[in-house]
Amino acid sequence: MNVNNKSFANISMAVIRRLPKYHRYLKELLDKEIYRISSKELSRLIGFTASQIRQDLNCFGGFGQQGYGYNVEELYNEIGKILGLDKTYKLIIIGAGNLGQAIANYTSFEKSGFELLALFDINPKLIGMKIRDIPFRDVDELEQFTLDNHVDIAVVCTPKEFAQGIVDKLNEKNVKGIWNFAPTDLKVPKDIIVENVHLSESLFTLSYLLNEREIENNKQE
Amino acid sequence: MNVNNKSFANISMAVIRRLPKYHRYLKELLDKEIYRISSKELSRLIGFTASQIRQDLNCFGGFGQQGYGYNVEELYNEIGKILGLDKTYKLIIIGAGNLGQAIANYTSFEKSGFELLALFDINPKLIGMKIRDIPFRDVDELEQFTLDNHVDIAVVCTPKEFAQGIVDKLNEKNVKGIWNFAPTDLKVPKDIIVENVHLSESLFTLSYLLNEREIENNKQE
DNA sequence: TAGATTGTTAATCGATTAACAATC
DNA sequence: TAGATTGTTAATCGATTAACAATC
Repeated sequence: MNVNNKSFANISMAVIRRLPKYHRYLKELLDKEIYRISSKELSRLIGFTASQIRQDLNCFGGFGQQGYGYNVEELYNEIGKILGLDKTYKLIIIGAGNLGQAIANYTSFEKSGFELLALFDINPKLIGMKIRDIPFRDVDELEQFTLDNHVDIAVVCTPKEFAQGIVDKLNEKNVKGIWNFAPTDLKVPKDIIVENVHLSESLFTLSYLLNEREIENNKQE
Repeated sequence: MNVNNKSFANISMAVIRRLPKYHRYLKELLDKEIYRISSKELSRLIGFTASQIRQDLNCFGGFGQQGYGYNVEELYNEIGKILGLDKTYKLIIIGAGNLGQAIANYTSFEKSGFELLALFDINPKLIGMKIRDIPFRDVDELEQFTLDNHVDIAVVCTPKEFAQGIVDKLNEKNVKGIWNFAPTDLKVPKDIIVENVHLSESLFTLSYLLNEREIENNKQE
């Protein structure tokens, strides 16, 4: 259930959020047919310090070999397992506007084991249509759907006004996680995990950084 | 150019990334016609400690008043200024698939001063069409466009294979920042600021957390 | 004035980096 | 074996929290 009998529970979020990046870079190495890498080389690629890379990986087990480095394929697979990408997940998308549809069209998620069951929307024009064989359903059916079906991840792409109301209708026992794109913080039962993608927070951060740079440039003049 | 003559340059990214969240919660308070708040009350709402809130805000100046708290409207406006939301920004979207179009349709960004000039795509079916009066243009025109026009933010929504090539064509002098949705790390001249939204990293983090919870639950059995 | 709450310094906590013995 | 590089401990750095004097 876990790697090398180590529990995952004490891993800090800082480490966890670096794992997908390791995974991505290791995939790129594999695609380039590079099968061996040292923490030092990986550091140069990915931008973390070699020390941090070794620390991070050692949270989950000793994947490397002294004097040699890491086997890229093995490390890629192990990190995949740590991320749970060896499992499959049932998804539903709630709010099938452009953003919901964009996510529905990402076949790369499907390749990683994220299987989309349905898209829910209030727009009657959409109901009955399909994206890649996945049906659009009426949001009125949502409550019953999560009573009848196990859903690992509900992807919330509704306007912020509706997000909380929608989430309250999800069956707590059948829905394990929420991937939230609505610009609001959702209140959920403690067993449901929420991962937020707050686009405006990202854009405003960029705006801040552009402004900070501006200030610096003006100083130098 | 900066608030209270303090430079912004030494503010940590941890603080910066919390600013948009303060901004959002203060807006909600204003909408509820709450005009005064203490760090303690704000802490209960937003989930940061009162101490952290006071520390964060003091990076930029003393916005509060002892014994009273903070004036919500004033604080909202000041944080808006700090984030650069009192300015306007010219945007272009590169890659006008579902995701690019989703962003183009977010009128809330426009309300915050982010003005979309054009969407660029390779799909000939799109070229010449419009979203909210904003034209789709051929990506072949991109290079010339950024030579002729000042662009504050280029939003990259292309598949990852094309992202770096596209970015290399942007005129360094006229493009200040990149909001990158392509699942890759872009190499850019040092004057250009990149803010990444890596959706798959977010989804994989959620996957990890679901899995971690699973492990914990199994232990307790 | 008395109570409340900030601004700010000091203490603590956690994350990152450095160093090096272990070992392939 | 000698060289390379990990795994891991210790040192450093930075961020968060606690505490409290200042003051509205």
